[in-house]
Amino acid sequence: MPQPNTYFQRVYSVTEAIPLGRVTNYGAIADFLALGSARMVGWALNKCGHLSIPAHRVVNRKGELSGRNMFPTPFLMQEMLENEGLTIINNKIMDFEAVLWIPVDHLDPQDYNE
DNA sequence: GTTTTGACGGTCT
DNA sequence: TAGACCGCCAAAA
Repeated sequence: MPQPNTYFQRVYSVTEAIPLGRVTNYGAIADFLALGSARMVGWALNKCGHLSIPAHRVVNRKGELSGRNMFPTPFLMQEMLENEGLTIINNKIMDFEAVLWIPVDHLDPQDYNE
């Protein structure tokens, strides 16, 4: 696992580390990378929209698909999550707490922090 | 070089 | 309990 220097590279690494069928929120990633603000995570993912990282597994703290509007088609994000076994109703993840995956609780911050 | 906005979160009122 | 405000850092206009 390489050690990305830029903050968005760190966000990409953590996002790629999200297990299939699990989701995380911006605050968790921000706290994990000590970025200080969840907006940085969202902004970084916005820029990564053209990459192949599972950005659809990152949602806001409410479990809502905030970034669905950013995808080519708003339904694509929901389709992808549903395809992973998640239940999405009204753009919200059902049992969000059950599928919530916090990087700090599974990964070591120092591994992603230089 | 300054201002506004952005896939958010936490705290205050 | 719900709504509003502020903070965080970076990029684009």
